[in-house]
Amino acid sequence: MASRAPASHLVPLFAALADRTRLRLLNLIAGREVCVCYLVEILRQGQPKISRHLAYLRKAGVVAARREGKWMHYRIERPEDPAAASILDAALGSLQSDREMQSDLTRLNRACCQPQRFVSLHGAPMPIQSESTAA
Amino acid sequence: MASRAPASHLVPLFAALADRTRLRLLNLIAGREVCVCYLVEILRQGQPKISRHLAYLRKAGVVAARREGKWMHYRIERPEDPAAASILDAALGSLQSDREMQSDLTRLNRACCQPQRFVSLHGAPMPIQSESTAA
DNA sequence: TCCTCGTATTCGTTAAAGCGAATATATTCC
DNA sequence: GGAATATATTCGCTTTAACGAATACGAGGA
Repeated sequence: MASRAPASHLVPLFAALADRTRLRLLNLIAGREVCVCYLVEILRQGQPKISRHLAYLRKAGVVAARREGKWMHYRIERPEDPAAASILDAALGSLQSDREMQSDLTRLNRACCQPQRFVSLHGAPMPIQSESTAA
Repeated sequence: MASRAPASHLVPLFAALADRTRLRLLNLIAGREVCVCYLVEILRQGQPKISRHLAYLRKAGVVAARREGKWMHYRIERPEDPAAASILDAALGSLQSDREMQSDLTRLNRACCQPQRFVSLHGAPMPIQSESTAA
């Protein structure tokens, strides 16, 4: 019955989710740690745009980044606040019924199997499945 | 495994939730059908502002309105899309841990008991509890 | 019919988001 | 150290959201 978390925190979270590109990014890195170069390749959008949206998600506290040499890997970061975490879970779950999200994942898996087919992915580190292996 | 709902629908939903005033409105009408005049009174904000945000929520498909004479009553409308519905549920549930949301509900209950104390509420119809009576 | 009251919408302004292009930063390789 | 690569940030612009003030609409009462 207590009252801790100001739902002010929820507004930036919802704002972070209120963009199709960001939802596609979250969908791609859900259950996986993915290099930025893959995200640029799969979404077929400009690199600065992808990078800006990733920074937005990072500031909103829903993704975390890890550097590996020249490459940056992004992964989902569950907020400590259980309210925010439940909303993020509901959001990620809802993406699975979307056609474009599904095809994004298909293209990601295909790119992982044959990265040599993508000029921009030569030598790029492959995505790494997280503990919960989402399809 | 099929793919129906375009998550494009989710973007307007998240946008609708990405505003503190709208979250406060949703919190007040969750489990209740509330007259606009109460919402203006509780939130202590300008009436056009409240009305605009209610219209925003209506277009996003999360609230519905009912006219009763001069008064308009708003209530939560669960989206048909189960993905959207689950997100809305998570959002509404998350509001309960917020201090201001709690005090808004307290003020609403107080106003319901003694509407004559509020000049702007003379003769206004009282909120009506929905089937699921939230505290 | 006119007046009042509750609510919705429009108008003009201001703040913020999203974008591509250009540039900066960080790391590796030579 | 200098070139090359992966990513991040800045800049200028366009679009969109939010707001208060004013106005329009719709229903009820005189």
